[in-house]
Amino acid sequence: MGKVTSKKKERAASTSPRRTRDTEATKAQFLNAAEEEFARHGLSGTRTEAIAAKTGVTKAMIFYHFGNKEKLYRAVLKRPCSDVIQAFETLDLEQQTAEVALSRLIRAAIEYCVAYPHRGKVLFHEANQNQGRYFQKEGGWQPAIDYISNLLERGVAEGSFRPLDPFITTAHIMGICSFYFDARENLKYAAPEKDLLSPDMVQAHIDGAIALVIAGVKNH
Amino acid sequence: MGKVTSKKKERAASTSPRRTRDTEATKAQFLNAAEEEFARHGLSGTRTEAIAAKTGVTKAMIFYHFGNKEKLYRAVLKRPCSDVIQAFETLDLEQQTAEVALSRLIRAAIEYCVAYPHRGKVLFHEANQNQGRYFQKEGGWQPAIDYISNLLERGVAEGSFRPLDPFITTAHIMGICSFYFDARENLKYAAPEKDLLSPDMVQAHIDGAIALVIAGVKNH
DNA sequence: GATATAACTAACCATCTAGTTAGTTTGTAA
DNA sequence: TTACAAACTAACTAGATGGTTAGTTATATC
Repeated sequence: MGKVTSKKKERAASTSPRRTRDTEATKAQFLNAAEEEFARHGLSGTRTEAIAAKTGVTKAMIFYHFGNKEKLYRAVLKRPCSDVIQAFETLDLEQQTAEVALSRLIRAAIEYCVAYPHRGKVLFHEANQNQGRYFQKEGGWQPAIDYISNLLERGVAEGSFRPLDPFITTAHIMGICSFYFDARENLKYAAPEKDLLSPDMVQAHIDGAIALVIAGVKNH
Repeated sequence: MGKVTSKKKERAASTSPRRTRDTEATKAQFLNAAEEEFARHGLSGTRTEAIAAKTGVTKAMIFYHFGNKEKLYRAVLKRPCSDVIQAFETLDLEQQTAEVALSRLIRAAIEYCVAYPHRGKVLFHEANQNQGRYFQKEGGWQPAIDYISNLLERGVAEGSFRPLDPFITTAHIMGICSFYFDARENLKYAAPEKDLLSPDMVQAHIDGAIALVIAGVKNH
C-alpha cells in the first residue's frame, strides 16, 4: 500500500521553528507557549490545545513531557522568582548608597518586565484564580519583597530615606513598576498616539518611576 | 395526582437571600455574582453555571435576563468607570490646592478599591484576555485618567508640583493604589501575620500611598 | 377568585476539552 | 544495517459547558 502522506504540516513555532526531535527544545517551547497562554487565561482558562498549537507539536506531548496541565503550570511558575532575584544580584547593590541602589533596582525591575512581559500577568491570574497557592509552592515573591524591603530599611537606618513602612512601600514600588505593563491594554486607549512598549516610552516610564520613588522616600 | 414537591431548595445567595420573584433584584444578584466570577476567571474562563450557583436561580435565567454570557459581561463592565468618577466628583477637588486635592483623590481611589474589591481584577482580565475591547466600549479608563492627569498638570502649572509626565505619573499612581489589592493573594504570604484587608492595614496603605506620592511630586 | 403573564425550573443538545491509547517515526549506538 | 527506545501523531473517551426549550409557578390586576 503505497500510502504517501504528502501533508507538509505548517508549524507555528513561538520561539524558533522545530527542526529535529529534541526533548529539551520541545519542553522549552511548551514552557514559553504556556507562559503566554497562562498569562492571558490563567490555569483553568487556558486550553492545552492552544498551547500545543503554538509549538507545532501535538497536545498529547504536553502530557508526555509534563504529566498534566497543572504540572506544566507549576513548571511555568518556577521561572519568574529566581530570575528576578538573579537580576537584582548582578547589580552589586550593597556597594552603592541606598538611593543609587534603589534607582538601579527600579530600572532592573522594569527592564525585567519588558524582557518577560507575560510573567507579571501569569502571577496576577495565579493570585486571583488560585489564591497564589501554586506560586507560593515555587517560592512566591518572598525573596523579591525581602530584597526591596531590606534596601528600604537600610536607607532609613542610614538617614537618607524618611521613616516609612518597608512592606507597604515595597508593594507600592512593585505596583509602580508593573501596573504600566499589566494594565497596558486598558491604558493604551487613553493615549492612542503612544506606543507604550516603544523604547522611548519605556525609558520615560523608568525615568518617571525613579523620579517619583526617589523623591517619595528621600529625607528632604 | 397529588404530587407534592416537598423539596425545600437551599439558596446560596451572594448578596441577600431570595424571597420573591423580582426582576431587578435578580438582575442585581446576577451582576454581583458575575462580577465576582469574572474577577477570578475573566470572560472566557467563567462558567455561567458558577454564576448561577451563587444566586440561587438557575443558569437559564442568565440567558433570560441578559441574552448571553458576553452581554452579562458587558453589563458588569458598565459599572466601574462611572462609579469612580462619581466618587471623585463628590470631593470638590477644584476648591482645594493641588496637593490637598491629590491626597484626597488617592484616599478616595483606595477606598473605592476596598468597597468594590472585584472591579480592578475584572479590568485586569479584560486587558489581558480581550485587549480591553469590551471595557473601551463602555467608556474605559479615559475619564479617570483625564481626571488625575488634569490635577497633576494643575499642580505643575501652579508650581507646587515638580515638572512631570502627567500620563505616566497617573499610571504610577493607579499602580500604587491598586496593586496592593490586585496582587493581595500573592503578597499575603510575604506578610503572613498581617491581614491586608483589615482597617489598620488599609489605613497604612492609604497613608503610605499619600506620603509617597505627595513627596514624590512636590516641588521641594 | 379568575386569569394573563413575567419569572422561573428541569432536562436537554451540540460542542468543546483534559487526558488516554495504540500505533508510527526518528535518532542513535552496536 | 539493524534494533531499540524515545519522541511523536491521530483518533478517541468521558465529562463539562454555553445555550435552548417545553413546561411550571408566583404575582399583579381586574
